Amino acid sequence: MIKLEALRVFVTVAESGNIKDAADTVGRTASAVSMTLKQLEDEIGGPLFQTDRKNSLTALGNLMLDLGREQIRSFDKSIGIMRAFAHSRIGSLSIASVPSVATNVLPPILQRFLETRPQVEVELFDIDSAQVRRMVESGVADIGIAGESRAGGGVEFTPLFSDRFKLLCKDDHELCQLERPVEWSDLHGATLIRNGASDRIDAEAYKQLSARSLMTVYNVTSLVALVKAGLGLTILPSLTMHGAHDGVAVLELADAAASRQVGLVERRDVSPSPVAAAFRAFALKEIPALVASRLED
Amino acid sequence: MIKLEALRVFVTVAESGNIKDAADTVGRTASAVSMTLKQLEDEIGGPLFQTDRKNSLTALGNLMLDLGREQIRSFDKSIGIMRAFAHSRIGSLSIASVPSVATNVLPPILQRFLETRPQVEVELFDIDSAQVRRMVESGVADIGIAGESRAGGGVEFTPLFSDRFKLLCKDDHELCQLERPVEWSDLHGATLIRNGASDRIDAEAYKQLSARSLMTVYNVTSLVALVKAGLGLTILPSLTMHGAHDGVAVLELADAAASRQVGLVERRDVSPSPVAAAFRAFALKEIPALVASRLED
DNA sequence: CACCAACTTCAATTCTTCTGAAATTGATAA
DNA sequence: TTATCAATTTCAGAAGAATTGAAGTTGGTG
Repeated sequence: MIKLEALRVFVTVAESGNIKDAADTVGRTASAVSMTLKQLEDEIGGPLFQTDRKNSLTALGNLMLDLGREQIRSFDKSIGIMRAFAHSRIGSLSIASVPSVATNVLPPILQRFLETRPQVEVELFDIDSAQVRRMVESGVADIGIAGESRAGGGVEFTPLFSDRFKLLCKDDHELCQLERPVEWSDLHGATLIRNGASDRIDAEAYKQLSARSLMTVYNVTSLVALVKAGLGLTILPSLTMHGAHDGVAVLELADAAASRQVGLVERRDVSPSPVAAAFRAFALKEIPALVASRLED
Repeated sequence: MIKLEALRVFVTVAESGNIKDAADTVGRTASAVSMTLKQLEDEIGGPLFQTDRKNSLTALGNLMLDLGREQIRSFDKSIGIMRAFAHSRIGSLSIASVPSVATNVLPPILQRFLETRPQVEVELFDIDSAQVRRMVESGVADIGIAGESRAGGGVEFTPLFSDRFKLLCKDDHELCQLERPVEWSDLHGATLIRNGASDRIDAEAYKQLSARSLMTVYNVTSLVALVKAGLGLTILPSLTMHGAHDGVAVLELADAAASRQVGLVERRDVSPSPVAAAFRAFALKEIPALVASRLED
């Protein structure tokens, strides 16, 4: 059975024009090289060199030099591709994320992740939690970032960080006079504007407030505008409204349970590509740290 | 260093879906296959299968399966081409031959030579001895068949057969009455038609006859027509006029030295392609035998 | 929960390839 | 032509890699 290694030796000898130099190049003794050549000639069925001074090839030798070089080049390239892929230097990565994370967290994370991976292609979808789960489940996205979901389904949830809900109101609102975190009872009689995220709050007091609310707004920018215009107050995860807004105040909630768990959503039973696995590990390590520093401000 | 053999094992396992069957296929034990796979994963830098039941591949495994299959296919094909070439099953063969051999000898020889070599391409030039030598020397022809030449030059001559000169005359010529081989002296006063081949005869008596000749004809068909028309007689190698002609007689010459040596003409110091080498050996063995049987008739 | 089949691990063995010394070869110069 | 010298080949032993069979794990299934 002819081995690629034997072809490597042959090509080196053909290029050197003698066994001694070729032996040095491949790091073997001349006798080892000589024997390899002999075996190669036996197996291929004919002489490769014109004389035993290896400076001129037979027609068969020329053919083997051409074909051999091509095989070596192609083999090494394939191995290179496999290694690059294994080390997640190439490949594609499709991420589905809720908007708050996609906007406030992912940009610097992705930038650092891709710094050493010039050949990785990334797609980033910002959609709501339910859709994130659907995209991951269907395989359209390799990995998702969303709020925790109840039903298991085909996906698995790994927490990244928890994000407390805060109260958003006009800065001349009477609640701003309170020198302490806001209790649910403080909101008695207030006008609540519901939004997509706040439905996750389990507190009974909140549910009652919510039930009496007449308005639901999904777009954060519109929501802030409405609050600023004095139409009511709203409750949002702090990450969602990151960045100060003139004319509105952000107040702490006393209820520590009023928070959402944000985490990775992955398909169960399907092994991720090396890039996805690497991103998973990177995200798990870096996102909590980044969010912690962001929420300090 | 990753070996092609390891890729073969991997591809077999990926295709079998389990180690046991793959081990049977490649003729190894399951443990050998398992170790090869482990080594491959270490060297490539990632897992190839989702679990240790080898029935589903990781993304990396799929990549390796694709690239690996292609490498194996391509390598085996290259080796096949080299072997076919070495065994002269493919390649090209350019032969330059004097017309008598090209017409009377080469057709059946080539037919048999090519029977087991469907992919060999042959070119056959029929030209005179001097040109044969020139074509071989310049490398245009791989091998030549011609009469022996004096000067060595860049070519080498290997005898194949010797071809006696015979006398060709009208069948009612008075020489036909002789019950013995013709002596040079018998030709005293006869009209000789010279031809391209007969100049090779060294006998002094012939040279004198030749010097007095007024006509030289190179084309054998014309030559025979002239003899038949009674314009004179001529002397030709017997192979040249193989096949009977009505109205002309072929007479033996007493001078045993009146013969030409026909043989192979090859370039010195240049190794022949495998096809050429095979044809050389074949010709050396078959042509003398064929000619002997032809000249018996 | 126990069983079974598939897989992995380990140490011993076998097979391959390599090395270093000696012999051979072929070119070059005397 | 012969002497010389470096390259190559040959050979036997050494080193290294792959393989085996037995024992130990593991994961799925009834």
